[in-house]
Amino acid sequence: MRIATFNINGVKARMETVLGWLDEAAPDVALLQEIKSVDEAFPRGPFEDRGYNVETHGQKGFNGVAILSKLPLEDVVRGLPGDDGDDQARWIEATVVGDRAVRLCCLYLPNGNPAPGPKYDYKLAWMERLAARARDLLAAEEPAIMAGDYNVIPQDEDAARPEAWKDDALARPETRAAFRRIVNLGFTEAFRTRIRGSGHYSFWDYQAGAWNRNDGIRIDHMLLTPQAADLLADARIESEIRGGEKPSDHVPVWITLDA
DNA sequence: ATGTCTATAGGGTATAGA
Repeated sequence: MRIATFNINGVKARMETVLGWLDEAAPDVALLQEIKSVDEAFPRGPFEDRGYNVETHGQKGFNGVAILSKLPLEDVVRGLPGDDGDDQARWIEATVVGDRAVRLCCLYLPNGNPAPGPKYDYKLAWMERLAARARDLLAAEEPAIMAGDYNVIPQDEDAARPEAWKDDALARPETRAAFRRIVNLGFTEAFRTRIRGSGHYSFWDYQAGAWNRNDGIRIDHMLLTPQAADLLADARIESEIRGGEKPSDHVPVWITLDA
């Protein structure tokens, strides 16, 4: 089973790019972030025409997540538990059953800038709620993945210019510590099981020719429970698409599971 | 060089968010 996570930066503005990508790369599952669409306006038809089941959790204007799957999606849950007052659409999860059942969690973690401030407080609080959901997933002792745009640069090696991000909400020590607390509960960060070292990014700003200068950061991640990590066959970043027509500022991150 | 892009409101061109 080949699973990709992809922050597409607006589904309606990105249809040609995303459909071309699906036709070429043909993931079994695509976890999408920043659909920037309410559920009723999500253009399901072209995805369904390509054989994908579609589950969305959107809101007006920004944020929004979706799961596309060639296999049926079961037990869909929308919203990260832990704060009934949080109306931002940043979490959707569902189970897909191939050779094995895999719980898929698609997340769009808050950016948190400017930091410090209320947006950063929201980011850290959201990460605490994520940790709680993560503990429950581990307790289930089943294959599960939490994948998406974490808006976290885990280490200096994950940025072309780490000094430029030192005080940013994506790289501050509190952010990195909160991310490590989740990973250290017992998750495997898929990409780093396959590729070590600097120079591997998943986001390049639209501004200042960041792509052409390879001035990127690695902020899109896939965290696997031990039972999912047992099934991990490959992990990679598909960076080439960033140089294509009308690209998102993020690129897809992939895993292959023996499931 | 804070240099770009998307969505919204509203009906031109501003603002927010990233």
